[in-house]
Amino acid sequence: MRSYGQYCALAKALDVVGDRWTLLIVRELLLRGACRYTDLRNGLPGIATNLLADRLRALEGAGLLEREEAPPPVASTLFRLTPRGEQLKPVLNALGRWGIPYMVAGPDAEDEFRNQWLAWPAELFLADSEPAAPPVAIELRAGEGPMVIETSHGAVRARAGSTEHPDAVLSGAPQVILGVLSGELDLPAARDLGLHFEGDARALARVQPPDPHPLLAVDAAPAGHADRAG
Amino acid sequence: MRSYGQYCALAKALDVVGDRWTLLIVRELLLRGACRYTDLRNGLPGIATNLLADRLRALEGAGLLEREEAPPPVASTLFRLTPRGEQLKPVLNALGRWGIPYMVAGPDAEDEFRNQWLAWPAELFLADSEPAAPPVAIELRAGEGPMVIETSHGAVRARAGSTEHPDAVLSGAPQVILGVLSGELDLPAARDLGLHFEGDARALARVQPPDPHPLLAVDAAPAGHADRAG
DNA sequence: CCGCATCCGGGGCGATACTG
DNA sequence: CAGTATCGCCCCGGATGCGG
Repeated sequence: MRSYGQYCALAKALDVVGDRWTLLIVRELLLRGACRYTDLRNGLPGIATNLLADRLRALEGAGLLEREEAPPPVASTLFRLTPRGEQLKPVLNALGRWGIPYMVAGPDAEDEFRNQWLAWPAELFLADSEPAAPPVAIELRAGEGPMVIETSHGAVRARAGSTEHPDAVLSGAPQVILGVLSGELDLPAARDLGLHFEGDARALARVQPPDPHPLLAVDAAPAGHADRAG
Repeated sequence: MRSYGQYCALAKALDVVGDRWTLLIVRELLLRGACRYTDLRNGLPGIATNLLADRLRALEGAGLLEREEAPPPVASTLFRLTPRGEQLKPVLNALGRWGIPYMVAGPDAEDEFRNQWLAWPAELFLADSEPAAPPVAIELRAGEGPMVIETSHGAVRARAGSTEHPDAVLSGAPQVILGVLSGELDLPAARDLGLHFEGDARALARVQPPDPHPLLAVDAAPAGHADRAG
């Protein structure tokens, strides 16, 4: 991208990752780890293939990404973030958290969805209320592939993928699952909205916030004024 | 900007603030508070005036910015961030912190500089080692207008502007001041690089980091694993 | 001066087609 | 599977004009 020409940390950062699609590529690589070109395309619906190739080259040139030729069983090129690229995680966390209010109204008519994109809401809203108890795993099925929420030492982690024996499984529309994760919907209400729930409700209750999260309204003022947006 | 069309918190955030120049406008408003159109132009060297007007409209439409007609003594339009806009501060902090390594090499030949842009390095590197002692103020003069670093209750704050009786004043090239703030340069070494220092050296030593900050190299690999979200 | 609007050239972007 | 190639369009950048 064209440089801003400013000797400023923020401007220099945007010189590197300010291009369209760039941070979303980093998102995919952070959420899913090393990816093939096709995996990236699938996780980035709407991107033009030449742009993806351009961005990957640029990210590689900036030292945020490495290309790795996988051995014969895979026989494919893998793209993986370098440590410098992984250092963008706090940036994406901050931006993702800031963007959560825009998800409350639900997806636009033509919005695409991938399950792993629930990672930020999950890690933001959830907390392990019983850190000493055995860890639990909850599987989410809102899009195509599954996502897993796991407790570990009191923290709650979200990752793309599946797990062997989940303590609970939630299936349904993304915004309904979002409502459950944020605590705005209890299980019966979510069932009325089409949620399918299997497993141990206590596993879910263990990680759910005790009160609805206050960040969910776009016009929420920090002074504590919390009204619903839709 | 054109929407990414993805039901994802990060993508939704970038739909709002992903446009070129947008986050830099937010930067200026965060660093300097309410600004006139001309102040913004001056703090955003390189922006085309029509783009600034476009972005201000978009930010206003998105509820991140408000227009305020100042009474006759000023008789001008002031642009001010709304609370929602101010909530972007953690995002800019994360991005600015990530971008600091790119400043180590010094400005490119054609880079513009404004003093207030040192705010992120200052707040990142500095800490008050004597929180109980009376507060100190250090003035930086690297660009056009001055900037002040102040201790308050153990925290270190940076803001654009001046102060009545600074405990110390640093004047010099931006990257030299950056070296002093990060602890990589001591005063004699900085003087050799053109730094002009007046006042109490203990005031500076009080806020300087004891050791050079480890984040200053672009290729710095984190020793263990990525750091936690901020 | 301040806060834009208009015009215009160039390039980044988006969509599709094609290839080793 | 991992990209090129191509083409239109619209965003961006730079200059200028203009009403309050």
